[in-house]
Amino acid sequence: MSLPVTPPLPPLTLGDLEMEVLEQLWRLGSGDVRAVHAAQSKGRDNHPNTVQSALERLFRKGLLDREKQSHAYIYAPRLNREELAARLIDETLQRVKGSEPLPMLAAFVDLAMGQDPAVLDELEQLLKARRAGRMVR
Amino acid sequence: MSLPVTPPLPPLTLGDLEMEVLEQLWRLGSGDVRAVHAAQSKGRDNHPNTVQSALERLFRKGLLDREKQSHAYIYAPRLNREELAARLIDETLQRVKGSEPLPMLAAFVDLAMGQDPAVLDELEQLLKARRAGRMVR
DNA sequence: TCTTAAAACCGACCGGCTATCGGTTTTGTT
DNA sequence: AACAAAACCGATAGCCGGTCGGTTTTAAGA
Repeated sequence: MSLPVTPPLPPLTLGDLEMEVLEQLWRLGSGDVRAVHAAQSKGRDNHPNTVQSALERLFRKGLLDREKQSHAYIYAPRLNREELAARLIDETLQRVKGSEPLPMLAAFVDLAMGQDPAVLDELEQLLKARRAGRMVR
Repeated sequence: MSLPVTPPLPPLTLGDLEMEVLEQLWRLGSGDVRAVHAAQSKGRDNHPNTVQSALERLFRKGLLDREKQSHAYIYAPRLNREELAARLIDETLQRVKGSEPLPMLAAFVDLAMGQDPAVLDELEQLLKARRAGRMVR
């Protein structure tokens, strides 16, 4: 039998501008080129077409929806921050496949802890919740 | 007071060959160009110099140690699989900054760890150890 | 309906990065 | 000193993101 394997999508990579644009759309909820361009022109003085390109790329990458409203396309994110992060992480794990979960978590906790020791507490909370969830379930 | 922030390193990206080479080094423990080239030439028939370039790049990226043994450099990974995975994920999260760590970790525990309840216990052990470490230090 | 202005669309260029090798120089060993 | 192995030095090809200028489409108003 053949397993219904997800066809290996090209790994999702995002440039700096693309990330900024996404950021704006998360903030705005949705918007056309003008809106996004206006929103992010602080510190970055791009040509509107540059923003357009980024939006177009993000759309082709499946990260944005768009719908034409008279003249202009209105773009909106298909994923929120956490969903995007999750997907990127998943792809990373695919690439470094074979890593054992626990040691990986250990290493990650060490890294994260270096930046913010409070992570330990959060993790502990999380564990509690998961345990409780298991009970209920 | 100013926190000792790690200077924003260029984001660590790895090409396919670099990944394969790393894979081989994880398998071998260490090796020179010949060894790595020999090890991975199944399905890939690269010029040894190509492998050399990849090793060189990985070295410059800080992912490999090397030490000259008479003629040749002997390369060895500085990070194991899990540590690399953790670092890549950490960088991903940096990039999608603003995403709350907690939901991310939750996704980890749920998805990456899968359904093995024992992992929760192990994770708890891990947390204890880390906390203790912080105490001592 | 004809005009006009806005927006999409097309195509070009640049810089950076990986993958790939050929050729030259260095260097350890015999 | 001679030789062979390995490092080192470019050079090239592709791909991708960022950046725009120029052309075409299109919606709306005179």
